[in-house]
Amino acid sequence: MNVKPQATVTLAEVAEAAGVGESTVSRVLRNHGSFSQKTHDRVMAAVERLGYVPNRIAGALASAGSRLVAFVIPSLSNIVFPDVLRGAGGVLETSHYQSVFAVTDYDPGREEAMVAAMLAWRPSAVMLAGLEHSEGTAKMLRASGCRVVELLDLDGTALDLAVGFSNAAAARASAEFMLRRGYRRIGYVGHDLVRDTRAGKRFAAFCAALEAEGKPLVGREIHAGASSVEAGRLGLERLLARVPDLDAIYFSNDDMALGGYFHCMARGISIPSQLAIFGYNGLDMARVTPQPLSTIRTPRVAVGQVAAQLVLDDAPSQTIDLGFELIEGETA
Amino acid sequence: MNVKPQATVTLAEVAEAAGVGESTVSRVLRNHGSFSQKTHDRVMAAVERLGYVPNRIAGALASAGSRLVAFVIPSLSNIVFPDVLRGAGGVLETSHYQSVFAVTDYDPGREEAMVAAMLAWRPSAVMLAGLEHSEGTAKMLRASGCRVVELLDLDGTALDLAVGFSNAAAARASAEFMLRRGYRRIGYVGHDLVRDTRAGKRFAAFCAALEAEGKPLVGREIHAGASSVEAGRLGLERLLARVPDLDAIYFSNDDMALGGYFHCMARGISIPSQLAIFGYNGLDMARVTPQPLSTIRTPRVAVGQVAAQLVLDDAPSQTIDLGFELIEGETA
DNA sequence: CTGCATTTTGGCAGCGCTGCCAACAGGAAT
DNA sequence: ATTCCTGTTGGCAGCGCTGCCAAAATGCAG
Repeated sequence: MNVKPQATVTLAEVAEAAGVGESTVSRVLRNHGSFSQKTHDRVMAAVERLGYVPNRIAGALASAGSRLVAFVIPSLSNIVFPDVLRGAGGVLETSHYQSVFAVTDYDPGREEAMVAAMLAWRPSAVMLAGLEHSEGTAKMLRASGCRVVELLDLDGTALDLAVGFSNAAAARASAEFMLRRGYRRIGYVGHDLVRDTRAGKRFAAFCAALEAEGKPLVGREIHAGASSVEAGRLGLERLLARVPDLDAIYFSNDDMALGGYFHCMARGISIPSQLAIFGYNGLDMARVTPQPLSTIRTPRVAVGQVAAQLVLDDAPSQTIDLGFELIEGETA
Repeated sequence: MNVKPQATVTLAEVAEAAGVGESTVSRVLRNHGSFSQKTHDRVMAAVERLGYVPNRIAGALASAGSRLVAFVIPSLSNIVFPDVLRGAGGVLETSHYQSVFAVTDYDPGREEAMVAAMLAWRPSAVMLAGLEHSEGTAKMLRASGCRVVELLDLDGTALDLAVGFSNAAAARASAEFMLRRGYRRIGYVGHDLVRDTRAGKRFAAFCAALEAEGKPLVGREIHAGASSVEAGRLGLERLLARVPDLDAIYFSNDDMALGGYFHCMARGISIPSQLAIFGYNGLDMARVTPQPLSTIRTPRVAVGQVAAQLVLDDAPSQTIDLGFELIEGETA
């Protein structure tokens, strides 16, 4: 009942209140080592009575293990990353790991700064999006000795662990699907693909696959900023103004594709007979539109889960391909 | 060039390498206190050469200031919370604060556990969603001595700082708008409003406002789980099956409303002449649908920004109302 | 009871950094 | 030259906890 007014309670105070040694309190609280039931009860009673909250900062310093996992992600607006965080968070939580994050806005320079800042917390692992990082980032990461997990991309070389799928393969599958459906005048509407390297890889692989079949991309419209539904809508409008006779559009992701879908609805362009639409990501929302979107479903939550589990298991360096699924939908 | 192979570099090693005292290195690195330019250069050179990364765990312990801000949020699937994180993260970053987060799934018991876990890191502030917390959560928070910011709800009593808007007022504004537009047989499609207390408050205030005008709610359909586009679509379908002659629907949020919107499109129900739709949140996407959604725009990113700024400024306890904006849209 | 194997327990030295304080080094003023 | 003052610098005691080790308590067979 009588909680100390201000001063933060320390383990030493709990020990004194319980009439035992500090290390005994520590053992009981971490349920590590051996102690009698009687001691356990006395300690817990004191903890309860004083309202003791362990100081993990001190604990981490003493044991050189922070149980912190750092996420350095490009964005929180793109649902992909919250999904990954969600998957990983669920797994980490059960082992009493905490998640720290920082957002890079797709900027390698900022990524480097954020990684440095995170490393200062001596995390158990750092999770990053993609395989492309600055020289400095890679160097710091290697020197840090902590686990590194690169997510959502397998088209390249990983530093340590990598969990994801091949963006290039997904794009090729999309291209083959669209050609198989008979589309011949295919356009692309995308967003900044220099900064979003995964979108860039998809675009490159998609174009290559079309060319391999002798049906090169007919037109493209690239929005300078981040992907969004609005950018997709505007992008399609602009592209159609320039190149009206397209029969299908490959979008850089589902957000963009939804924008295109809405544009067609607003303009009375019938899908897919007049214009087919194909996306990427497999957002939940895109399954519920009047016509389900044709797209690639990526296992984003699973990527987070598997990544977290690998870290918990202290697995050896490896690359895990979680694949993707082509959703035929009704828009292409 | 020659980075030590494994062992983590400490400040003491940097001090020795630079030929200065430890406290001097500390002062230079934190740019705090005075030192000569020459010393500064020598220290920075040593830092560079050894690849030193400060250990903030040790720093936090020694200075009793973690510069960590803890977010305990209900969900990452609902874009509302990533938006808040984004706003706060942007502001915190400039002051070298780090964000830690945990997800409660709208469960007060889990919230309590997560708050306890976060408090163990001695954060500078804890940010929570809403004003409803368990007895234990409130007690811990008060005893912790750290700043507490309750977000996105002002209808109740705050523990310390509160930043948001009144959900009740937003719901009343929605009701009045719908009545003014002439809708008379209004239904509600929502999600779990016991766990999502803010949605619950909106629902209650909305019903009260309708009743005050003698036009009580005609029907309701409540999905047991979290909000989603799919739940909105199914909810509307079910509600219309039971109560076909509605002329407008108030949805618990924009995700649900989009689901309803898609249902109408799929069934050829014309909006708003046959059925009007009104949402809540003002998602970007909802502005780009063929008809922009009628809804309430909430300043989610600003909530995060202001909350973070208050913490940085060590502002006195207060409540800040950031208001909301009614978007007339074309669906109601 | 004794001796020995276990189980419990407490003491204490750090973990790497910061805060405080005393100690200096140069000038400028006297 | 002496005194002061301002600007720099190093030493060292913790911050609160964990890991290690030795000491104490307990159990049990002989």
